[in-house]
Amino acid sequence: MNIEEIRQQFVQAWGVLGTSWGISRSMAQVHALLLLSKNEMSTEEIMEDLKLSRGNVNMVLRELISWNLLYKQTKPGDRKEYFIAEHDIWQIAVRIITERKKREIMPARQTVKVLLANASDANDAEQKHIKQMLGDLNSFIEQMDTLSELLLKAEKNALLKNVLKLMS
Amino acid sequence: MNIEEIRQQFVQAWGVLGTSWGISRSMAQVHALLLLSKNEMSTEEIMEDLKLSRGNVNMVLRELISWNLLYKQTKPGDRKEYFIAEHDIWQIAVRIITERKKREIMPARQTVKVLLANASDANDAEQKHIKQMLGDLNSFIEQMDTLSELLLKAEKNALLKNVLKLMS
DNA sequence: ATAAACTTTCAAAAATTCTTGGAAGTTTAT
DNA sequence: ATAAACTTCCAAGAATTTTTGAAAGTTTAT
Repeated sequence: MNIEEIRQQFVQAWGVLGTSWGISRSMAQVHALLLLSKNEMSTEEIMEDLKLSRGNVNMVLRELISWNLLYKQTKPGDRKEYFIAEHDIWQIAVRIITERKKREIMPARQTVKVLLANASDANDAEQKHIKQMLGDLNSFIEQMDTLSELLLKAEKNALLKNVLKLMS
Repeated sequence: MNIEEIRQQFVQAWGVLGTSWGISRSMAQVHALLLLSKNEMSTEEIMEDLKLSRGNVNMVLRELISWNLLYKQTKPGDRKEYFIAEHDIWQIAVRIITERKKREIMPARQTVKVLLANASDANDAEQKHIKQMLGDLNSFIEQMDTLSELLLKAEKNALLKNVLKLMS
């Protein structure tokens, strides 16, 4: 395969995969396209390359920027906005994890915490079981939160090396 | 709040949260209901409690079983099937991670691996960049895979304690 | 062999999410 | 102040996913 075929297949495949990760096909495609592009691209170029509407591309670019996966750039004498991807894989991972934590973990954490705090005294086995499960869930979520904080602060290369050492 | 209110709120809230985790509202509700239930429940009881159709409950129970989050049980002199949840939070986490890895990570890993293997020699800067990104992505995915293998094999309580020690 | 009890299937309907494209809004140059 | 270049918004339409419910299938008891 030549490099252009590789590029197109990656972009298409990433789009398909995206839908099983809870992000839209076009968001995954736009991200893939910019990841593989060494240089910044304009909305026009992205629309053209992926055959997507202006509105869609605009929306998706803003969302990727809010995830810190993309940066805006301008060029002197050109009033268009250009977009360039964060290319450091470790940074990409950190930002995706941060975002998913914010959207997927924290609301669950909050829900469990509140319900646990409101659970009045209860005595029969079924009631004790419910309080037990909420308690277990709560401490599990808190542990995972602590863990994720630590991992996100870890140095790029230190993580795997250390864990390997630890567990081998 | 009394315990019944807690139970209902947890089940409803978990259903809502589920939709932001890529699982259907009813799957999350059924799982939440059985998590909080000390004892096994029949399809009928679940339908009744959650006001869901028989077909939906049946489908969702089978999927939860395929994730190893639920077990089937039978009772002597009763031909219905009953369902009981895995109640160990660590086990639940292990099984969800295993399933998501299978569905979300492995296909991406395969895609990148194949494209990287097929990338013919290329010389200009843009082409080199594409090969570099695919290579980076590939090694990152492999490292995360190694890491997840290790974590999934870790003992329930060893993990956090060790990581804390490591990083403090 | 039949009927009752229970489970599974699946096509259609409902709900949700994604995409489009035109209109409105903004900024910059003259 | 106006026009041109560009960005953002948003309501309608398209696509996808989820849910329903009735029919078909299976198992067990007699």
